Amino acid sequence: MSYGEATTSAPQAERDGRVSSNERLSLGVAARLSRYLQVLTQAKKMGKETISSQELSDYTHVNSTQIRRDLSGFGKFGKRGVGYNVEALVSQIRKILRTAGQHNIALIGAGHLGKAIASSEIFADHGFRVVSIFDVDDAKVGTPIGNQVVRHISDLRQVVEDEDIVVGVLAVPNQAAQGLADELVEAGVKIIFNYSESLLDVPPEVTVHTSSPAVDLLYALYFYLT
Amino acid sequence: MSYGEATTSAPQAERDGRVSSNERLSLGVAARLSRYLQVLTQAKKMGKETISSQELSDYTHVNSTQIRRDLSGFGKFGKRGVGYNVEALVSQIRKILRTAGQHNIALIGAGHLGKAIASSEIFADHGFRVVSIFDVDDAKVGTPIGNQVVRHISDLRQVVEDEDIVVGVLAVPNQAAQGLADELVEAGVKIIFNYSESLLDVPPEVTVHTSSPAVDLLYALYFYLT
DNA sequence: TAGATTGTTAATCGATTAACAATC
DNA sequence: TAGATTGTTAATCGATTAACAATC
Repeated sequence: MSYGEATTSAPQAERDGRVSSNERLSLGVAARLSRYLQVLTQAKKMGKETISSQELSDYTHVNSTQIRRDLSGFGKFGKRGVGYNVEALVSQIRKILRTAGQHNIALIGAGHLGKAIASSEIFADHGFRVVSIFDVDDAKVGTPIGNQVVRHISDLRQVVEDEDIVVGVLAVPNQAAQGLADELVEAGVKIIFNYSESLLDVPPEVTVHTSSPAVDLLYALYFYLT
Repeated sequence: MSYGEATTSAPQAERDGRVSSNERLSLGVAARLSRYLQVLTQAKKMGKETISSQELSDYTHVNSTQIRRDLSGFGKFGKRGVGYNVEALVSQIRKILRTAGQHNIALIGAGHLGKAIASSEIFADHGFRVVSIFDVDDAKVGTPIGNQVVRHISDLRQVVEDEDIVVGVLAVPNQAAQGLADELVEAGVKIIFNYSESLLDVPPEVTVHTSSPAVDLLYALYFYLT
């Protein structure tokens, strides 16, 4: 069989650059599926049973054709004239993203932001469980936040190991961020979500995502002003 | 002159789909420039004088060729063998995004999250000034946060008008979000930054940006797991 | 049936990347 | 000079969009 024939007989999804079930998603597809999931999770909470690609588009700012295209690469999840079943689509996307399970995260920082994060459902709704909150301030250690008790940062390494933690969330002041990022890295965390503005230097095997509300605003403002 | 000639003689930037100084940026370019600006602002704070496209790439996860391409569409800002002057590039990008000025924002919610936002420099660093903090809780009204005093939500409309506020930041619980979004819309705000998880319904002339740390994590986790 | 919305095609546009001459 | 990094080209890949038949 020639390579030409092999290419021609590949499924449409693959010829288009989309993935088969055992291939890695492209960056763009994975990012968009995650956003659909967020909206769907919230829609489910609000008791919505079905949702159309147009509604998903309104909430995610992703073109509705693009949404249908993204989803149809993995199966025919929708019903013509009706839309997508919210609950079914949530579990389909969770499967595709292979994040159907529960993931443990460590939260660093027991200040206002740390408290806000620990008591919100932002992470819990997506299967992320804050298993422990850490701070360097001895005065805060031992105080309760949500259903946790603040622990000293020196316990970090042990907890990361015991609880199989891959994700660390940094909710600390700028000056403390790099030092605590270093501790997270040493403890074995692979993904850091950075709520500070500091530019964090980490080894290549660790990924940093920085929260940047101001970036979104700058960008929104540009389109408002022009 | 034929249309063909007109097209051929257009500057490279325009033929490529990039903009001339009086045209609107594409969505992608505006979003990326905003991210460069965030990193540059922080780099400037850290006393960095020059930065290479590779360094910018490391922090933004945008390909370095793409960064050079984005910037060269507006001028020759870099110095070969050296990189870009941080301070000069900041002001260039601010000019391009037309957000060189100061913008007033209203913050809704004086809970943990509201306090965290008001006392951080996340917004201030990018020219956004929190001119007023609002809450519905009479017990919180009058208490100081940062250099502000919490006001009752009933003052919102007046403040938005007086201070020429275009952006509202919602730092409130899910259940309260839609109601307060309605108040922001009625008061005349055009851009809402939503820290709650609620799906907000707003008129078409208003833009909602929802904070979604969990989306970023889901996405990062996918690439870690595969 | 009539209306709505999916799934899919095809065409176009923008993003990505490697490569490298120019030049600091 | 030697090394580094920009600015730019050209080729490829993925995203976007309009359009519409299929079908619920």
